[in-house]
Amino acid sequence: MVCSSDWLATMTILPKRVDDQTQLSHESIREAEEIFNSHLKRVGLKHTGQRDAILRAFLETHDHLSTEDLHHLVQRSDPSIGFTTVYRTLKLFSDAASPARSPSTTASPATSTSTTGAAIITWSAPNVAALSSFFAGDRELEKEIGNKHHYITTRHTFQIYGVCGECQKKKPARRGSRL
Amino acid sequence: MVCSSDWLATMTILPKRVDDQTQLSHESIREAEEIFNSHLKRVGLKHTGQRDAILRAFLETHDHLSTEDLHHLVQRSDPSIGFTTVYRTLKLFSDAASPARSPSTTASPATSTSTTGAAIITWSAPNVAALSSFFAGDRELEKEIGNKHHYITTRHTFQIYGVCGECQKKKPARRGSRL
DNA sequence: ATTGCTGCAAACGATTTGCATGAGG
DNA sequence: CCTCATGCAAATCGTTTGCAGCAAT
Repeated sequence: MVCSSDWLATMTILPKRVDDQTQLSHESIREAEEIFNSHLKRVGLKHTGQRDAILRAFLETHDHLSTEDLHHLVQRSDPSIGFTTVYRTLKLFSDAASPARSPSTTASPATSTSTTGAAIITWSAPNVAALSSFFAGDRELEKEIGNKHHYITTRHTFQIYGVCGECQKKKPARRGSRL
Repeated sequence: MVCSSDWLATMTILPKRVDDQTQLSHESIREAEEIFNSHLKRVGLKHTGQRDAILRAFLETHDHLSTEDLHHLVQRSDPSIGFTTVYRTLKLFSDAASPARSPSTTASPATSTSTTGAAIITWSAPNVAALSSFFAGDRELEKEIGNKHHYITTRHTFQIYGVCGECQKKKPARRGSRL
């Protein structure tokens, strides 16, 4: 089983909304690839076929999936890709994800919470009111809790609030910033 | 590191509010012990000194703690208690936890969300508007994400919503129930 | 060419299980 | 007494790391 933290980190890379019922559009996927690739360039890493394949596979399902699932998925397009590479690439995704990359969504935490079917990380940044990012919560976890209590879980939310580096240098506990 | 799911499940056993700054009252602890013990009886398990000790230790901190931390804590009252027992007992806790056990809190999910410093599981039950239960989120997770982005994380929330067995037999997607 | 990437296998940490002994009902 | 609980050590799971060869810049 995959501990949430991996996915939390991973999913923040790009506007993958797990609660969207539809597949990501081609533009979205292209956009995501660009984000990732430019990140690679920025930090002097290489753009390889495997990384492409893994990113694609990752984007092309809106399902919550485990690392193992992703590995299976990836192997459909390239059976030679190993487990290790999937792990390493996922880590890269999470590196590529950064609060700096702020989508248009500037919803307040409160607003974000109201989306259905998925968990959301909301970051409070100095300029960007809220980076609403995207998290494929742990299906396992949800099911596990649900089954134990004979509940059908309908959705869950996960939010982490924090103060960014910039803000930390300023006054502690600013009243304005909605933390 | 402890995967969230363990704690999630575990913490639901009784009204342990991680966001409360104060210790649990003696009555609360007694209440919790009763819940646990009667669960043990119900399923034909035994009430042992170790289980008592672990439950106490578990209740007496409102800190988020790892299994390892709990083990240390437990060993203060009985150094002979082993790691394995802690693990097994935690699992028992989560078995004992059930939506049926509904505390007086009938806050709506929305209300629950506004508490500070902790994550909360909110269950929607047929009669009981919301079983607000209690989750010691993963400190590790929070820090991990925070560090990665040079954020100081201030708090996080985790909520799972679900439909209980009773409700499932009724109309699907009831408008009234605040899911 | 140089540097980083890959896959494999071995290492690792957290959790679980098998088993013989010990304690609770 | 009989059953379950315990502690230990060994097994297992998911993930990470070291390394030799391969691929991208």
